[in-house]
Amino acid sequence: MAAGRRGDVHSESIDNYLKAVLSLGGPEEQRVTSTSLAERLGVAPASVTNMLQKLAAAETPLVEYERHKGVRLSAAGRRRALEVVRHHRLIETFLYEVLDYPIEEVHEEAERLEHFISERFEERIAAKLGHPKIDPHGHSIPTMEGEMPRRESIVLAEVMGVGTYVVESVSDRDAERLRQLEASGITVGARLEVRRGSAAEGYTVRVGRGLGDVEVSGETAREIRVVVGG
Amino acid sequence: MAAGRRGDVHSESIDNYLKAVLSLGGPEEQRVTSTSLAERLGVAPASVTNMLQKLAAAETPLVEYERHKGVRLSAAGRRRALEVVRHHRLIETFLYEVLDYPIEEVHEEAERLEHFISERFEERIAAKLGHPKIDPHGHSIPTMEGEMPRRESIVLAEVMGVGTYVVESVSDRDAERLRQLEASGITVGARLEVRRGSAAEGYTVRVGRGLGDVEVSGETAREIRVVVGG
DNA sequence: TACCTAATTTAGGTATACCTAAATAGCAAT
DNA sequence: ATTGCTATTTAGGTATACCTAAATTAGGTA
Repeated sequence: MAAGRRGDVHSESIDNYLKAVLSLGGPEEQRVTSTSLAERLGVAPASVTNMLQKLAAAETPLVEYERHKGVRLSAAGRRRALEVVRHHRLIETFLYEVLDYPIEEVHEEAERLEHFISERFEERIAAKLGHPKIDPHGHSIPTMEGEMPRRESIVLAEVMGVGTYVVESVSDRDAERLRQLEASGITVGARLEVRRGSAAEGYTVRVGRGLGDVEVSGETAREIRVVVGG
Repeated sequence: MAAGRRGDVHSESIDNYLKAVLSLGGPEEQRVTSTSLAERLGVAPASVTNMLQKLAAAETPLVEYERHKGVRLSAAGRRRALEVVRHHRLIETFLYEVLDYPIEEVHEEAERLEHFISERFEERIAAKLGHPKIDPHGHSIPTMEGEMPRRESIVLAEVMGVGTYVVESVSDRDAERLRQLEASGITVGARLEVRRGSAAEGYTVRVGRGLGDVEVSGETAREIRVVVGG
């Protein structure tokens, strides 16, 4: 046994399911399918079904589940998911600011530690960092009360014409991609002049005040959020 | 599945078995019985037997096990155990020095995190702390190479007559005890004047330059190491 | 030496979180 | 309304790490 008595469910694995539901549900918290969860989590769809049923049947259900209709988070599930995301982003910020990690390494370490730090640890690093609102990748850090401030920005892949944008955030999921973006100057706060492109063909952008043009694939463009202007 | 393929064994649980064997074996690395391990780890003796057999049968055995004769660490087992102890003590030092934890809280947090930090994390906090040799409880921190510097000191419970001693280390296992010792001034580096006592009856000591006498139970005296003089 | 007791091990079970393969349900197009 | 495909679920298994209860073994004592 490891998770405690029924209803008091908590484990690394469960945390990851909740985070995945949160993230795949998007800002409108739409229902999320087993298949997309399976893909995101790297497990078989059958495993997802099983886990969802358990999460829904817990004394304090963490998800609302209906056969064949996907899931969404319950209030308790959302609370936990946001807590874990807060942990993750605070840890990333801490590793970057205090321990001088290279930016592309913070995600992996945070991904492991986020499940195991105490309230006290969370509170202490937050204090040490001056209660930051944004992590090193430009993502907002949920508050202690479990609110995640929304920010209006668009995915670069949705940009249609030419124009100037400022990078709001860059996904941390792929370290290699991060390293390349870093190398071409596409980092949080950078100014991007989109020269031409589309989601299908990729983009040509000029970064800052021009070290030449940079090619951004459509796939990569989906991992970058920008705000208009600059 | 969680531990990886046979021989590549690693888990929180295994770490704890190895640490327990290291600590119960003492500096001479004597064989350790299943019963004492069971007691230390808070599991049934049968569970210990099972785990020891697995650890001994792994592709890279972590313990040397002989039925009915207890176990000792193999070279690989000792390496891992010392790595975890190094993690533990570096984390404690870090929490105390950098995150201003109260001393009696560092152990619990370190006990959880020690299993999950990366080489990089270990290296970064060590650097931040100036490669400390001693943790906040006075225990030596194993080196990166897996050496644990021995220090000559005796357990307070072995002190026979009166005399003056300096506190070398205090066990961190029991937070409540630590708090009490802290309160009566029995902390690392403190001077103890032993007035009378024995392991059986407990000790009466004067701390620093006398805020009155303090009673130390025999049990507590087993958790304090001292060096002669002062 | 035969016995006894305590320590240890074996045997058989539980829960978690995963898997594969087989069944079923939803839904769109004929 | 039937077909057919895909998504999803059910059924049955694996490994880990624990448990209890029932052997067994070691080692001292009569």
